Amino acid sequence: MDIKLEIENLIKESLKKIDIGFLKNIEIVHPDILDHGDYTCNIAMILAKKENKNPRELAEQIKAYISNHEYIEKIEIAGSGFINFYLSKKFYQFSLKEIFEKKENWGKNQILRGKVFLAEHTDPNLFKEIHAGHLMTNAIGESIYRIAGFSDADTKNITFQGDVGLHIAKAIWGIKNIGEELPKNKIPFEKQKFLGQCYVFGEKNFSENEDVKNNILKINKNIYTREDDEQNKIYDLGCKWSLEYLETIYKLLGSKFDYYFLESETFKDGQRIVEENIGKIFKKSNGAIIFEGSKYGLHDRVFINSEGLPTYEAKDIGLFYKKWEKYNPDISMTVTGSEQEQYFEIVQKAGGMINSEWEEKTVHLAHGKLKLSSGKMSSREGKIIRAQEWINSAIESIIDKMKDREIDEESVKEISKKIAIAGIKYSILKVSAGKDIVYDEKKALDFAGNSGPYLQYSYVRANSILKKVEEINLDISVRKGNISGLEKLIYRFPEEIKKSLKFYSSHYIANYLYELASEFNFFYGNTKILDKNNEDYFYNLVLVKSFAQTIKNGLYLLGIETVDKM
RNA sequence: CCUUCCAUAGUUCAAUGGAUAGAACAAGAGACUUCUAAUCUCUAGAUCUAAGUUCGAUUCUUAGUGGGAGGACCA
Repeated sequence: MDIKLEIENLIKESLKKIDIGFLKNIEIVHPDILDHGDYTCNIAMILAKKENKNPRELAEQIKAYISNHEYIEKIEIAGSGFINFYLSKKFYQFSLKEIFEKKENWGKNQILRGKVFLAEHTDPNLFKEIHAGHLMTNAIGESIYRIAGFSDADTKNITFQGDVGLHIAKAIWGIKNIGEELPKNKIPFEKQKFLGQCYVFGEKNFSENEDVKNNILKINKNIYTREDDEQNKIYDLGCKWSLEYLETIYKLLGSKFDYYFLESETFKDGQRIVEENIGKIFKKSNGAIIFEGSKYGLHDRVFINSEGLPTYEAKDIGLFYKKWEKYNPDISMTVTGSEQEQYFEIVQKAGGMINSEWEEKTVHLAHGKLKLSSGKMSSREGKIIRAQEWINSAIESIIDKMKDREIDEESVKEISKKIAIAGIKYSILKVSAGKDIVYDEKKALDFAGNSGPYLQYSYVRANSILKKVEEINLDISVRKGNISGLEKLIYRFPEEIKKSLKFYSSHYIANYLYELASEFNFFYGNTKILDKNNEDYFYNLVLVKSFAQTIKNGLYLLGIETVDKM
């Protein structure tokens, strides 16, 4: 049952009865303040001028013709002509039962039923350490992926890994010339770290030394042609190490990919397609093949360089091709940093001229930069924040906080990982998509305040109550006491999911969960829930259970796990 | 120079064109014989500037100011 739709229909019927103009869109929203009712409608103010009437009078008239509904307790006219709807106790009783019964399905919708939804994110480069930006695209991409799944789409979680290109050549040159033995260490991170150092070494020399530069360009060519056996050995080993390491990171972050696209797999198709369209879409210029974005208000970009090698642009064209060949998506989402926004526009434009679907069905989500406000990792200008350091620092900090708990050491380790990831992901996702994130470790990991751990803690509190109860009887009557803010918020969960999907921004869910948790903690502080003499004893248990379920489902959509104790 | 994004309490963020612009942190005051006080309650504090659109603007348009990003062989 969709109460919003019911209200909309009541208003439409009323309008018909008074015989005023029918409106396509009747806006029904939640007022900012809970005291102003559960839903409000501004239609009287919109119609007033056209009908040449006073908005408040018109509102009264509309109200008079709205028929009774068992889920609406009263209707009031307020302000300059708002029609406010107050839901009945029966409605809240009904909504709690619904949540209780739907369990892990609570909040789902069918908006994307029958659609193939491709979520591409994280996109690491092999031979390089992954940094804060990758964590951001992961947090955002994984969350939207899960929301699309909740909306009944046929979802595919994918990532595009850079295994060919200049960055690899720099790293290989680095491995050969850094003057260090290959690490014998078995820990994936240590091996990856070594590769990362070699890359940095190569990158530095590339820009400083002309001979090295030429050498690296040659290595780059060999990567594509695989002519040099010795180089191939180093290359293959490095790829293996990188992929091993990335897998450990994905696991820690809670991402499972359906498919890993590799640049080595897309560049040939990309190059072929670009070359086939020379003269039509692309154009030769100074030995390179370019797309003249400047004709469309964008700027020109090189797709195949004068060495005859594909740039990232051509690889992305190849990726379009591969994605459609493999999945034929209805929506293909890609998450990257905002510095690639204009770049992506050009690739999308060029791609759209090859196959219009590539442009029309692609959604590009950009996220801002990560900035650190303070703490151990406080940012020096230009310093890259390594993902591993970021995560480790968070885990250590949580372990330190938990050291006085009566929880065994192994569990603390496991729990701390989940709390640390929650803190990091939540601080990324609570901000509306596309903006820079200022990360304050102390605030992000605080068990109080607007943080991921606070939500996890609220869940723990709710669960510790439920654990003390043997069975919860769902056969509840309407609440005898006053309806709490918790009930007034909890039924709105599905709306927040839809909003997050519509605007591709998980922050609606994040902020909603925070508000809900605050209402729960208020309720918790003012109610003796386990008091059997309470006239609403069973009702409250169902409410707590519903709350716990909502938090669990909501955190899942943010890519965050719940914990049993903390 | 061109393109593009952003501007809200001391700080970090909210607010499909709506009512008294909401939170968190920091500051001040208070609440534990209690289901985890790791919580809760109360107090003080903000829309960059100027025009325009309208019943009504933080939100839309234009101009300005300040900041970020991008602009051919990197990604």
